[in-house]
Amino acid sequence: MRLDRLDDFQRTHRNGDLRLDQVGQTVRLLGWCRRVRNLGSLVFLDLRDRWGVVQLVANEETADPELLAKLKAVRSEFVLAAEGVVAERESKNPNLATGDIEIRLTGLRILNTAAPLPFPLEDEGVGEDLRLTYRFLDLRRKELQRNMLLRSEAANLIRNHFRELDFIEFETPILTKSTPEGARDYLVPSRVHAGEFFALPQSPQLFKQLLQVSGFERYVQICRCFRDEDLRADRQPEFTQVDVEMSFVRQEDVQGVIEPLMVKLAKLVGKDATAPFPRLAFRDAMAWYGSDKPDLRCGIKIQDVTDCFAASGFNLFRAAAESQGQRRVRALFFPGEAAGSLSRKALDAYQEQAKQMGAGGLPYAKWGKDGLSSSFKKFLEPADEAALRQSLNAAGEGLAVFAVGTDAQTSKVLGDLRLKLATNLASIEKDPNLSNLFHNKNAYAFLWVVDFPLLEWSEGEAGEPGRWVACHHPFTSPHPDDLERLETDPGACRAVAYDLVLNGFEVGGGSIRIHDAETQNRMFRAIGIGEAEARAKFGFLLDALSYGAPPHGGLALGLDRLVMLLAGVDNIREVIAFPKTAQARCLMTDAPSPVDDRQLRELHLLPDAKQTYRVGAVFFESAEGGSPELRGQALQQIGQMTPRQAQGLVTLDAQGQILDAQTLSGPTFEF
RNA sequence: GGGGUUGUAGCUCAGUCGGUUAGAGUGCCAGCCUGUCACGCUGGAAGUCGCGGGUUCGAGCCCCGUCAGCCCCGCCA
Repeated sequence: MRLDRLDDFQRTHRNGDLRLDQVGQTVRLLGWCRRVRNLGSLVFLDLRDRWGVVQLVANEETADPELLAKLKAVRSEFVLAAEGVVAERESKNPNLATGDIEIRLTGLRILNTAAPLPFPLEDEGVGEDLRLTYRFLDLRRKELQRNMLLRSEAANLIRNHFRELDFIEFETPILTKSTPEGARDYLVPSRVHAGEFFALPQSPQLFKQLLQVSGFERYVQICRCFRDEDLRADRQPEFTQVDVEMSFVRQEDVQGVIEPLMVKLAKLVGKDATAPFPRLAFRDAMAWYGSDKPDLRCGIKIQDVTDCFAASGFNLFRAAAESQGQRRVRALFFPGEAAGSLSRKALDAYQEQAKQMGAGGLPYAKWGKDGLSSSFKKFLEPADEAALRQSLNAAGEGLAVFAVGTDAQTSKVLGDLRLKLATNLASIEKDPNLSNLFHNKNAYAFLWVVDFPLLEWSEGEAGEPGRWVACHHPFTSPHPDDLERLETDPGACRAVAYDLVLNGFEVGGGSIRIHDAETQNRMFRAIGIGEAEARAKFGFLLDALSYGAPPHGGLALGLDRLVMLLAGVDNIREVIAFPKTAQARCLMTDAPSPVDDRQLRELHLLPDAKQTYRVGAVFFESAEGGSPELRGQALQQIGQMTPRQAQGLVTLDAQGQILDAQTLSGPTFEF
């Protein structure tokens, strides 16, 4: 098809802005054809741009025949420039913002054609692999346009917020140093320095601390971070952080800067959040919710019922009661008719879920219309049942599920079931008060989880001995009251670290940092990093801390997760323009992909024992400085080849054997 | 590394107990149509049943392997 030129055509209006006010005006519009409705001698076309859709129309009686023919040739997603007069419609469309008017065409330019799309833009439920392969088309869809706009708005709001508070925006290196601890690094081989590597930053942690030493006092950066770990619905290998650091601050000061920002962000999507947010100690979060990122939209708490089974005939539970606190019996109780009448099949499904979380099974006690039904009913004497109900504060109908084991085990099982049962029961429970208790749909439940442990014991892999590792990172300040425990009882030492949690997602985390070299050295020692290693890996940090480092701290917000929650979607890919699959692949560009051996050799990733000779018309010469000896051997071998074979790149190993000969085009020659 | 799940027309899916020529809706193409807006009507084209192997007289369906998407566990300071 012959295409028209844009030339000096300029739009006079955005398509979505046209109203009855513009009736009679001649307008020029640009955009994509959403759909043509060809009624024969009357043709309608919906023209879409970023701001909306408007209907174009032409008919046989009034329009130029050439124009009408051109209009009929248009297909979906053709790119058009249209000129016409705004007119009130004969039949209006109340579902469309511009539905009262239409554009009577006086001119039409087809700026580009479009092949039929591999998937419809207006359908839900297109396979995600297909969407990712044609992401540039996927991004034409209304939902993604909305999400990208929201992301842009959020980023702007964030920048303005920090600017108003006198923060300075920095850029820190993407090519940086690999550090031990933490996530696996993405590595970038250095061509200039054989065998050496840059790492992509897991976060700009050390740089932002160093900028405090430099005296900037308030740092902010919206930056990309990279972690080579396995993916989840809310995790990508590269993701964006709002990175913040401040000097002369306590935990409360950092939180005081972040809370009003969160309130503003919530407002952006019409949600109310009130600062200050609740603070919850890590220990309580684990005890009540079985999670260090509790979803407070659910009001159900985990309860300890170990004591109820001290004399029980149920051996599993009694054993825990006799374990002197090593193992406990913990439970969730969901009140109400819906919970009390959950089917056996539903309970089996929850049991499977519990097993996946490491539980042996899922003991339950259900009080429904027909009274008690329980997986351990035969061990539950009426008196025990009453005591259990009292302990659970369980009146009326309802369901209790139990987990037995160490706190870590039961927290994991019950923390998971708490949310699964809550969302399910909230949708089937008829009592709105209970439903709301299970899952308050409208809430934006922010909270700070504080007083994290500083260190945790890590079992060594593959024969390595276990050791203490930093929960947050090795630069986190120990709680001042716990400083002595760093050597004596590392596991009991708290950190001045805090996570910001929204609706069960960790959207941010930070800490007050160690700002003196001595404490930093003690910390390194506690996690088994010797003085020499600390010097080699973090020498610059220790230096910096010895030249007048101010007390400082900060946090990082996960922008992708935050926008995901603001957008109300359940997947981080929906708010990232070009995301990767769960296998860390880009279906659109097909990255990562293999590279030439030559590129690998340049980066010293293939052994250099090979040498490449470029064979010319007159003689061959070494491109990378081979030895005269090899040259002689190569010449001898090349002499035995056909002229065709002898042309091009010849790769020799250290013994002068020809490993590979690529033919290049060029004049033939003979030896 | 492990578990679960999905893969059939461009797209979304159905396909019975293993049995004739693998279907529907939609999209696409062609014709008709002056008030459509998910336009309508008529007709047509369109398939590597993800891929490879096996069992069988016969496989979309059963078995083994493999690839890819999604979810979860481990992992993610």
